[in-house]
Amino acid sequence: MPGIKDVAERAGLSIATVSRALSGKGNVSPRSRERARTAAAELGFVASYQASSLASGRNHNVGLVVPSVHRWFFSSVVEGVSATLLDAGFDLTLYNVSEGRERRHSVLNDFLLRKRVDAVIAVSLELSEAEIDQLLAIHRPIVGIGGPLPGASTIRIDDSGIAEAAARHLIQLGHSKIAHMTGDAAYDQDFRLPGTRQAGFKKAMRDAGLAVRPEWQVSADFTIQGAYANARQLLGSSLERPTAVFAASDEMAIGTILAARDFGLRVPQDLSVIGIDGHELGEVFGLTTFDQDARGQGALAVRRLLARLDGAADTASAHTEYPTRFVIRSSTAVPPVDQVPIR
Amino acid sequence: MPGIKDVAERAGLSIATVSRALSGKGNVSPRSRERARTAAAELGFVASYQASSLASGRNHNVGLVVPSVHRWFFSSVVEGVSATLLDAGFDLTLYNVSEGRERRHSVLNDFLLRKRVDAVIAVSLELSEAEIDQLLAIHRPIVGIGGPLPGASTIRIDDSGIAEAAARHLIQLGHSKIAHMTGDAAYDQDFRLPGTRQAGFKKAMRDAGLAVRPEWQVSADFTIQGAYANARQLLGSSLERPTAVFAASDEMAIGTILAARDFGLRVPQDLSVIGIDGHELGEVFGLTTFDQDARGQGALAVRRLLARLDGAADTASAHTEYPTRFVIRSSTAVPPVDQVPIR
DNA sequence: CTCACAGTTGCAAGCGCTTCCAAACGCGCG
DNA sequence: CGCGCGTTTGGAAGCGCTTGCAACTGTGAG
Repeated sequence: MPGIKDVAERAGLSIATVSRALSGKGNVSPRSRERARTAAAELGFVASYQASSLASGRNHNVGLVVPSVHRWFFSSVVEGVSATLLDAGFDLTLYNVSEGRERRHSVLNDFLLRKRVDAVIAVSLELSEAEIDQLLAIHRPIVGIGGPLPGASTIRIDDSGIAEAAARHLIQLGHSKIAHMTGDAAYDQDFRLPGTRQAGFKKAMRDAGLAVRPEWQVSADFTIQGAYANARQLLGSSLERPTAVFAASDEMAIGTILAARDFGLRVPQDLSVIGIDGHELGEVFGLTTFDQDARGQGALAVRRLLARLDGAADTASAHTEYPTRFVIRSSTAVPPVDQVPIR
Repeated sequence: MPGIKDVAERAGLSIATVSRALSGKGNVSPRSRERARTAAAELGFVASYQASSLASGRNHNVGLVVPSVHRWFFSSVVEGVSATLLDAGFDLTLYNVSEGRERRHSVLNDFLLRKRVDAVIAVSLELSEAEIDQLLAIHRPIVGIGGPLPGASTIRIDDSGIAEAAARHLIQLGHSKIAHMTGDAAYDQDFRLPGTRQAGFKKAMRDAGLAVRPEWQVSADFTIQGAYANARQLLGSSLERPTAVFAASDEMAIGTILAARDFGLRVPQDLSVIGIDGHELGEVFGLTTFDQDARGQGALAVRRLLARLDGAADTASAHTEYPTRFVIRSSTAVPPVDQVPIR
C-alpha cells in the first residue's frame, strides 16, 4: 500500500510538497501540484485518514446519533446527512442507540469521546444535563435535529404550531370529535415532541372551545403497526367514535387509516385522518399531512457543521425552524352529516 | 483533553505500562493494571482511535456499504450490524451509495481505501470485477450480504429456492393464474436477486406445467408505493386477472394488497398474495411470507468479521445460506371457485 | 545590477499512541 | 547465598501524515 513517501519519490518532490499539493493547502506551484497529482493517481495513493487526523487534528468524519434507523424520519435524516457528507469527502459514523439507555451511555462515553469525530449530529435525542455537558465538553460542533438540545445548535420544525394547524384544519372542516394519536410515553423520555405536538393539539381544541376527551387520546410507538393496533381499539370501541384523528406522524396516520378500513369506515367520508411528516407512502393513502423535509433537515445540519468546521462565525447556538409544507390530499373532509356537532 | 501521558503520571507508571494495562495486551501486574485503570477513569481518559490505529494498524471500525437506508431489508441489516458492532466496541462507518454509480465509485475509491476500516460489509451490491478487485486489494475481510460477491465471504438466503417454494405454495393451493412482481430492471444491475427470485418462480411454474404469462410479469422498485402503482395497472387492466401474486419482497406484496383493496378485491378470497422478507408490517396485512431475519444476517456478518480479525482460521470464502422461515398467514388461500383452472 | 519580497520548497518536529527490546525485578532452587 | 529463569517495566522507535520554519527561487523595482 503506497504511502506519501512513495508518491514523493515518484514525483521527484519532497513529502511536504506532496502533502500540500494533494490537500490543496499552502502554496504549491501548478507544476508541482500536477506532478504530485499524477504520481498519486498512478500509485493509487490515498492519504491515510488516521495519520492525517493525528497530525492535523481534523478527522473528516462526523458522528450521527439516531434513536432508530427504521422509522421514516430517522432513515430520511440519515439519507440526507449521508449524501451531503459524502459529497464533502467526509465519513459518517453511525450510532444507532435504539437499544436503550446503557447503549446510549456507552456511545456517548466511549465512542464520541474518542476524538474520532469532528462533529456530531444528534437526532431527536432528549439528553440529560450530564450527557449534554459531556457532549459539549469535547468541544466539537454539535447540531440537534428534531429535539431540544440546550447549548447546541438545533434544527427543528414548529411542532406545536404544526400540530395546532393540523387540528385547526380538522376543526375548520367542521369536526368537533377529534381524537389524537400521540407518541408513547416511553418515547417521551427521549423525544419531547409527542408532548409538544400534543400541546399544539390541545391548544387548538381549547381555542375552538372543544373538549379533549381522554378516551380519544391514544398513543403508539410511531410505527404503522403500532398505530394500527391502537387505532383498532379506538375505532372498534363501543364508545362513541371520533370523526377525525390527528396522528402525530404519518406512519401512525397510515396505521389509523388501515384500522379504519378494517371496520369498513371510509376515509374521509366516515373518518378524517391527518398526519405529520411527508412520508412517501402518504400519497398511496391520499394522506393530508405536513411535509417536513427530513432529508433536507439532515443536509442542512451537515452544511451547518461544515461551515463551522471551516471556521464560520460562531453559530453554535443557531436555532433554525425548518419550514414545512401543508399538503392537502384526500384523507380529510367535512364530517359525516349524521354526526354534526350536537350543540 | 487527557492523554495517555497524563494517566501515566497520575498512576506513577510509564506510558508503555499504561498502554498495556488498558489494552489488556502483554503482561502487567495486577497492581499496575489497577492503578492505570483508576487513573484513566479519574481523568476520563479514552485512547484516541486515530493514534492507536496509526500505531497498531487496527482501527476498530468497519465500513458498511448499503444501496439504500429506506428499504426494510437494508435498515434491518444496518440495525443488526450496528448493535453487534457497538457491543464489540467497534465503530460503524456507513456508506449509503443510493445515489448511483459515481457515488459508489467514489466510496470505493476514496473512502474504503483510506485504510480507515478494518473490514467491510457490502449489502446487495453487485460489483464489477474491477470494483471487487479493488475491494480485495485492500486486504481486509469482506463479507457480502444478500448478493453475490465473488472472492469474498457471503451470507445469503436461498433466493431461488424460496421463490420456488413461494410459487409452489400458491400452485398447491390450486392457483394457476399467478403473477409475479419482481424488482425493477434498473435494480438488477446492482442486485441479482430479482433475477434469481424470478428464476425460482419460473421453475416452479414450469415444473407444474403452468404458463408464465408475460403480461403478469410486472416489476417495481421494491417499495410499497412503487408496487402499489404497478399492481394497480396489473389488477385494473381489462385483461384477465391473475388469482395470485407472488411479490419478490414484502413491501411489494403490501403494495399489491393495497392496490387490490382499491379494486374491491378481497385478499385472499379474490386474490392471494405472498411475499418474501418478514417485514414487521406483514402482520397487519396478514401477509404470508418467508421470514428472512435481516437483523440476524447483519449480526452474523459482524461476528464473522470479528472472528477473522481475531485471526480465526481463514473463512475468507465461507458462504452461509441463512435459514428462512415460512410464515403462513391469511393472505393466501385457494383460488375463487369461479376461476378454477380451465383445463 | 542589486535588493526586497512574494511565492515555493524541504527539513524536521511532532500528533498520541503501540510495541520491540533490553533492563530490572522477584522468586525458587542448588 | 548466588544463579537462572520468567515476569514486569520503561526507553525509544516508529505508525504516516501535517505544518512551522528557514532556505531557496524568481520577479519587478530601484
